[in-house]
Amino acid sequence: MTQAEQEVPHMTTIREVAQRVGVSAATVSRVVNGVPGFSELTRQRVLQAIDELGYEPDSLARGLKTSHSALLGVLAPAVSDALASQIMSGVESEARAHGHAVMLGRTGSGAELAVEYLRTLRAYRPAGVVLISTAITPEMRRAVGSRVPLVSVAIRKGNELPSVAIDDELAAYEGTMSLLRSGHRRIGLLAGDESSVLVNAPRERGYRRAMRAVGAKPLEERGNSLYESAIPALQRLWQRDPELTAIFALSDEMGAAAVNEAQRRGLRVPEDLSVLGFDDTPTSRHVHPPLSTVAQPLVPMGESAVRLLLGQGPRNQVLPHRIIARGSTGPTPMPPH
Amino acid sequence: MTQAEQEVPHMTTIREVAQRVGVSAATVSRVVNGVPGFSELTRQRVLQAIDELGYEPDSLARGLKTSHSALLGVLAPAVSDALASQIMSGVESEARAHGHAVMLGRTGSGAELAVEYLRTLRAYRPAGVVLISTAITPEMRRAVGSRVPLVSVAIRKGNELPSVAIDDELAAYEGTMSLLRSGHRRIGLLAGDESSVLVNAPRERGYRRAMRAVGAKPLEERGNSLYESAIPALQRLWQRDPELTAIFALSDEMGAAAVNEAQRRGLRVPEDLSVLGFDDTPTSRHVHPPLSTVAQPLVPMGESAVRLLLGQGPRNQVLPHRIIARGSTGPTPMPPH
DNA sequence: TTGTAGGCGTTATCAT
DNA sequence: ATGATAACGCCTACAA
Repeated sequence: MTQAEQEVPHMTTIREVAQRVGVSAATVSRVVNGVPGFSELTRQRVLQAIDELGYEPDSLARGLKTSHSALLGVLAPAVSDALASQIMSGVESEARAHGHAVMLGRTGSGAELAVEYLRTLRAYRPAGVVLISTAITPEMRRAVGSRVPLVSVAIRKGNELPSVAIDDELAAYEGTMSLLRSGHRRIGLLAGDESSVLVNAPRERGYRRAMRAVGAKPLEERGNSLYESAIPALQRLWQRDPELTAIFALSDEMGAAAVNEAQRRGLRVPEDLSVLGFDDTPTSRHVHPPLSTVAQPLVPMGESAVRLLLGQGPRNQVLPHRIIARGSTGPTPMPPH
Repeated sequence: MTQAEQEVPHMTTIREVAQRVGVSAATVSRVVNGVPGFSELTRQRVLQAIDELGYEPDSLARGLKTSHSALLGVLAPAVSDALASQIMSGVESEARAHGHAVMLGRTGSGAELAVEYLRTLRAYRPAGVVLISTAITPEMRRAVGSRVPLVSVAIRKGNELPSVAIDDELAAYEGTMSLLRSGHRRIGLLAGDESSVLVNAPRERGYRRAMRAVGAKPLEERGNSLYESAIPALQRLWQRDPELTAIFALSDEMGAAAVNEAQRRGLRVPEDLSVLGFDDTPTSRHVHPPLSTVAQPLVPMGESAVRLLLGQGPRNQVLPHRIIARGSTGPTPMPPH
């Protein structure tokens, strides 16, 4: 408060730090970046000056010089998407741990906006971009430039593009199996939107494979993964088979809707109807009984994606899923004779 | 460490565009930024060259030169916070509409991390920062520098600092009143954490004022706004008054928990017990019956915050709340005689 | 160990 | 209407 004029809140530069210590800007830069070439005494004095002046390197200038910023992009179908939020949470913390900041974007349900966002992102020369529930297309690659690594999370298209996901087919197979093992045979599937086929198709295959394995008849209706969409789909399921003893919903929101709707109709869950969800989002805990679900390790997936972008992980990662039994599943009310 | 030698995909610069058209970089810059000083013919040729070369201005260089970027910071208590997600959604879309990108950060439940994030943000010379559910402190102001505007959303401390919020006291008063008008007198309050006093204290005052206005006795227990915290708090409420006919939860998560817990205990909602939530997050729709709630216009609040930062709105904004009657509230089972 | 100088891509000032 | 030129703050050879 002695020498600082109050007028224009000038940002401290590296040169001012240098001047104060009586060294050149280059030396300060070396200290700041840990590049060898300074004495211990210099280091201490520089650090002290930095502290006193509250100096912080200008990321814009640094990025311009080095032609890359410590920015990571994250694109989600919607900013408020519950599943994406969990993944973003992992991305954010891991990015932070590596000294990176996170830029937020939105792809829209059909990835319409992705290219636009990637172009904006490119202008900031980010270290990488995480695409949540979105497949990488050639247009996206082009939009962001070939220098910026991309990774898809919670979705996978072959092993060509970098991705972090679970084995959806296997997870759905095992989820179905867990219901079958409890004695259920009439298991209705609440599938997701055809537009998110990369996630839903494998899950549907897993369900069918399990059903066929025991000679049970698959029964499927399609929603769009959201809560509201489940009610009419459920209705259609019940119309086609009023004796269903279990519902396998390919999203927790649809699972939650199934639990609520069943109870509304006077069915007890799980005594009269078992419901199994998918994803393990917080929604699964917001119904009663809490939703049993096929869990994806969403937060770790976000973390892994960041490590992959930063070059510290394999190009394709299949993380382990697991079946979590909460209160919404139980033995079949009428075991087959 | 080892990196294959491959052709470096050079980013197109303003000079290359200029060269192609046969003008100077300055002229291209003028066209790009709409600064007067070029002929119509030049404009068209520049635009065409930009298109052909896929030129995009480097935001880092631009920011360095102008000393401000088209970046907006958003800090939420947690990245996956449901209420914050809704606000972020509004922030993101409005920012985008104004040509700004969004940087994401986390304050932690007690704003411990806020200063650290703000320091990082400052290095990118953002146009402003939105603080969700977080009050602005002098430390924060200092961390981000006096050039960068801050705004609190969904929280308000007097009228000193910029903010966008509802009138929490009035909203809670009216919420309580709506229950009273349905005949309820024994209304238990599920309050939030003391650490988020800026939000909770006014709401609690509103509840008490309404109760006193009709001579009813306030009855309060405290959770931490999250789902799980509501169950023990509810228990305490019932212990203190087993005849409660309504619960007013100061968050939707606690409200959802109350609906579920009541039903688990064999109470019908709303026939035996009415439950009113607060905030109008998606959680309110994930229980059955769907939760009646005191709604904050979360998305518009995010949008307003951005406009305020960009200098297009008053420094303090009180947005309208409203009471939404869904299925979880109804007349009291035993009207007073 | 330390300093000097050049330039990253852009905008703004001053000429022409 | 347009061009040359000088920064913005930083990093990094290259010198010393």
